[in-house]
Amino acid sequence: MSIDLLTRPKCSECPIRHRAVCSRCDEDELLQLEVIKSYKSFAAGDQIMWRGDELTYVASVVKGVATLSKTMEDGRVQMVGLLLPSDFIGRPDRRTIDFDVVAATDVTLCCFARKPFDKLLDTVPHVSQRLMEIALDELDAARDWMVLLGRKTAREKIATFVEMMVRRQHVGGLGLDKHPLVLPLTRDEISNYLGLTLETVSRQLNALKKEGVLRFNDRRRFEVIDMQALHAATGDDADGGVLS
Amino acid sequence: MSIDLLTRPKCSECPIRHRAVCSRCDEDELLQLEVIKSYKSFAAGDQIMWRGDELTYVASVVKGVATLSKTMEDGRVQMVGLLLPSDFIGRPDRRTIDFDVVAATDVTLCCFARKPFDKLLDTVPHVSQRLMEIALDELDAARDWMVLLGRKTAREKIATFVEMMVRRQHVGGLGLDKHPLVLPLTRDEISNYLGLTLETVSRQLNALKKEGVLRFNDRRRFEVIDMQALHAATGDDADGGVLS
DNA sequence: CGCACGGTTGACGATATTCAAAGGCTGTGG
DNA sequence: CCACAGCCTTTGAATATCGTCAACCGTGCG
Repeated sequence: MSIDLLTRPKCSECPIRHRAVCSRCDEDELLQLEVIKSYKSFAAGDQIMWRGDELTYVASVVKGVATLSKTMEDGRVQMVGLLLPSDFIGRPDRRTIDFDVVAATDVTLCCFARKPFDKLLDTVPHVSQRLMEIALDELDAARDWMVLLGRKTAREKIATFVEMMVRRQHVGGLGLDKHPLVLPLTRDEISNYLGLTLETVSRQLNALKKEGVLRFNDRRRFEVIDMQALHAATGDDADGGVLS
Repeated sequence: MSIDLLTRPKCSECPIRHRAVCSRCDEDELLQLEVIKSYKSFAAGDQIMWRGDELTYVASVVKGVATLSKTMEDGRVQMVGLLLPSDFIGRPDRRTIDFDVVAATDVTLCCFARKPFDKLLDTVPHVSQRLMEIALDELDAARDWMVLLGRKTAREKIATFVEMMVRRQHVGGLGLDKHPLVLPLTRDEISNYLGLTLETVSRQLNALKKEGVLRFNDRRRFEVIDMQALHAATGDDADGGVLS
């Protein structure tokens, strides 16, 4: 991990300005955030926070992909969140964190020291409102994921995951514009996200490839050839999925 | 559903006073809530809200048990939340609800009309703070449930569920003090909560019975004979589980 | 060049689902 | 009070999906 004291871009030029925890702030409020913010960078594979750690700062993901996961005593792992740019790490009012945060790719965080940030919540309603919104959105997402984990087949899980990658990368998530898209996770990490084994992930991805739904350049870069078929495989709704 | 305009108990005598969305309010603030609140009762089996419904009010569960669930196009169901007394239904700033809410037992709700409640959020920080806390707690719970759904075996799922029932009923949840405890859900509902089939739920419950971990009076009332063994079966941590 | 890591593929097996039938409560009506 | 209907639950047998184990491949890096 490296602290980038020098590279602290202006908030006004921030790529996640319109979606992150600061999205509702006016110029004045941004200045208050600017004072307590600092950038931190992590290389792919770095542990960002350990379960049980003192939570010294909260942060927004500026660039890259990070994972939240929980490990059972015997080593089974379940990923409980995937953080893409503009997503938020940490919760106010709680001193420790209850899962591991790991950089899946190279990651840049915009960090706020927790104590001043907590104080700021009381004085800047635009931040606390937005934070509430983010928390509730994450809760909705978690509940959708519960449906996937509890009820979907391996094939449906994979298709849902790929479709989600397409959607989030399109909407200005990563730096990449569209084709070719990228899987920011290894097969093993995907399996932990979907509640499968890495072998099953591999088999299902290759099945979609053989059926002509996906095309792979290398293991990580891919294109969707048949969006219709991909959506049909998610089990999400019977019709063509026109209503986004 | 029936609206109980007459039976509107004083907040100060409310059984969920110390844990619900109002728990941080002082006397003044309680009065503000009192004005916009009304009690509604539902019989077991009643639908409280339908997915997609206009969300005209938000509410706290005062008595009984309600379920949140999502249904896939082909009928598969996944429960995404179990609401016990003091739990909260609805979210501010969103007009519709994205899952079905059903009364599992007879239920009494303390309802707040959504619009005045939203306004109140801006003026009464003790409510919005508590609401944030509740949302974040639910997010934590949802993430724990993701581990259960994605990684636990049928046996572990059942044991975890039973242990959760014990814990929540002990802490003054339902009206019942301890033994005998009650399963507020049918086998079918439990299966939807745990991502299993009802047959598997039945088999696993009977397995725990045969092993002398649980004893059943009727289908719903039970006692835990061997708490240690129950916890060991959850897969949650290797040690005795002394640290709550 | 060769090692290491991630990924693929195959054979086999286990866990949970599916399908089917029968066994109890509970409540209602005769 | 008993009989019957309906629902929930139990139990069994067969099946399927996914996991496990193991070998192999390919790509990138030292």
